[in-house]
Amino acid sequence: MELQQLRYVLAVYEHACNVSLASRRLRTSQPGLSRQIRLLEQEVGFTIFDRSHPNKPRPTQAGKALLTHAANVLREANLLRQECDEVRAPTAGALSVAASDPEVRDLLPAVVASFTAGFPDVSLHLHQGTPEQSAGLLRRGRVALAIATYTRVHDESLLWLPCYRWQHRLIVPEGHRLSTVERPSLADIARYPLITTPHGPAGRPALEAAFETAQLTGRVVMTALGRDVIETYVQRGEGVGIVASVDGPPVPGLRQIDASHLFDAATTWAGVVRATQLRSYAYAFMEMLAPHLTRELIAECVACGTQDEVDHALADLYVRLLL
Amino acid sequence: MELQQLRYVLAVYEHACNVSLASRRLRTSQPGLSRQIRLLEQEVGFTIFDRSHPNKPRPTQAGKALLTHAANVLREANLLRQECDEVRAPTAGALSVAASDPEVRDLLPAVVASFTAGFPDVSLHLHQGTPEQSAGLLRRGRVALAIATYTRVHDESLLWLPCYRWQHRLIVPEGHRLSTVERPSLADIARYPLITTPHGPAGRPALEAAFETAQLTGRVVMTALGRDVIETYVQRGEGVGIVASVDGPPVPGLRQIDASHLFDAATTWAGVVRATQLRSYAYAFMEMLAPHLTRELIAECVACGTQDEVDHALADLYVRLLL
DNA sequence: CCCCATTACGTAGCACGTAACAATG
DNA sequence: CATTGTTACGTGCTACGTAATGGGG
Repeated sequence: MELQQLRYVLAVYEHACNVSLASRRLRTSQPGLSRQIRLLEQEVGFTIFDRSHPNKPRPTQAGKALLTHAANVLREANLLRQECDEVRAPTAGALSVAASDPEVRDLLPAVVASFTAGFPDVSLHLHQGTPEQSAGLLRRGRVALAIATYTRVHDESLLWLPCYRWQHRLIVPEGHRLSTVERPSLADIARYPLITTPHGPAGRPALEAAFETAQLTGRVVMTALGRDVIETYVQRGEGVGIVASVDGPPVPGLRQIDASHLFDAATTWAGVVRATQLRSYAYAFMEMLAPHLTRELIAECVACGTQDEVDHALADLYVRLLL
Repeated sequence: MELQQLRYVLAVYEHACNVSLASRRLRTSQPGLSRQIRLLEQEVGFTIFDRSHPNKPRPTQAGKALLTHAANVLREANLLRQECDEVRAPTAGALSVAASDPEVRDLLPAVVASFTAGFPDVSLHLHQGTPEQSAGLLRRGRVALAIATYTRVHDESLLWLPCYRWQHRLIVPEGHRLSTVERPSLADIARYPLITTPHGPAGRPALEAAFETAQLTGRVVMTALGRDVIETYVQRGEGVGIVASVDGPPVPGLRQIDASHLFDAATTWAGVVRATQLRSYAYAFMEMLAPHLTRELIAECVACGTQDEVDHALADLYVRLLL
């Protein structure tokens, strides 16, 4: 029984029990992979994958038990390897972070700057994607940390910690009628075409909830992932932009209007995998991201059984995070 | 990083960091073992064993961390292997039990008989030795279960569950003066040479405590591990025997006298290693040994942090076990 | 001088890749 | 016939054992 055999078996399982697919992902040959699995099956004395129905392969009942234990073995092996890296070179290594566009664009630059200054020997990898993609990367162990706003993918294996809460702002061209209104109402805004981001990060659900409550229909004429795209189209007079209140560089020709009275605040979350130990610089990164996310606090939250317990334990922290 | 390398490193550590000694135990060559350790050290990037002082080798600080994690990996790997055995053949395998002579002689025969009847495909191995040896075998994983009377080796990694409590009996030849005494006192007994077992299992500490409390001196003229030896010498008139109240076959020419009013009761314990899963037939064996030792109860006790907590949780059970 | 660890070297085994074959829809 | 899994076969690596070489107490 070798560690590689366990990795192989788990990889096959995680690729819908498709050996060919798994072999391509693992960058190895399909016969070799198949053979190792057969050897393992021979050693343990039972079949792991039911291949009697070639079109819909699935693990046997005994195979599921094996897969569970194999995952435990590999988890410990990864912890060992990480611990070795930690004691050999505590401030060197790699850190992968998943985030969506607004965070990468507005939130992370400052964090990355101080992190690379503090840990020059750590290579930082940013994976940009939707919150769902980020959660997938987390689960697969491809990133150590995910940053998601508004949309949390609830999963028993993941732990989400609040980083901060933020409000919405409107952006309009200089000279736009709204720029003279002191405290625009939803009705004021609803008269214009709206430009915002397509999903969670900029608080789309909060937007729609607000319009629905006011029994108004906001015409979202355009959605774009990048803040600069939105700004460009606003500048061209295509409509009113609704963006996060995260401080970005001031854009000439645009006017920013506070909209915190119109929409609910949104929360940005940092997600980690439960039951994994992070490298020490990963904890440092989280603390740079949000000073309250200390290693001790994370340990406490990991000790909580469910995400609900975590949210409850952090309730007082949560209300203090409003920017 | 291979599982064997981890096994090797742990084996060396468990043999006082002596590679030669470990290689003999592992039935492999010393250079091969040494080489694998060096390869692992090379891979993780730091030395595991400090060999600068050849006469007193010891693990480095980083090595200790590695050893801890390596033990975790191997523990999970062993669980996996065991689970595989379990699903392949739930009622086949091997069971090793450590016990001292009195248990092997008086207690286990009935248990073994019903066990082998119920699990004919399980090969049973009894290791006879002192409680200390039994505890060592437990810790090293050489036996799944240890049975010890009176003497428990306290160890964080071990869990001791009470099987039953028993009293002492005197054995005298037919026609001996004591056989006519209704309820002999310590003073009555102290007038005769005493024959008993050399250590814990028969409750030697309880004996000595009783004599000391009564400010008497019991002359133990002879100690023997085997009950039959004691019986033989008692029959020859060498003295009065003090043995456990465990029911043995009646011996012609000997008279048994209850001595529960003279000495404290002793407890027989079943010891298992914490944090290991036993084969299902091992749980069955324990239940045959003592019907109250169910799998659920053992799971509860494992969940307790310390032996003291276990004893406290089982306090009510403990008082009901008196034979 | 004895015990322990390292180095040198030969061998057996196995993991892996390429290629051909079988099976299933 | 396209995709997936198995069998056949050659190769290169490596784990292991034997033997010889340092190295302290």
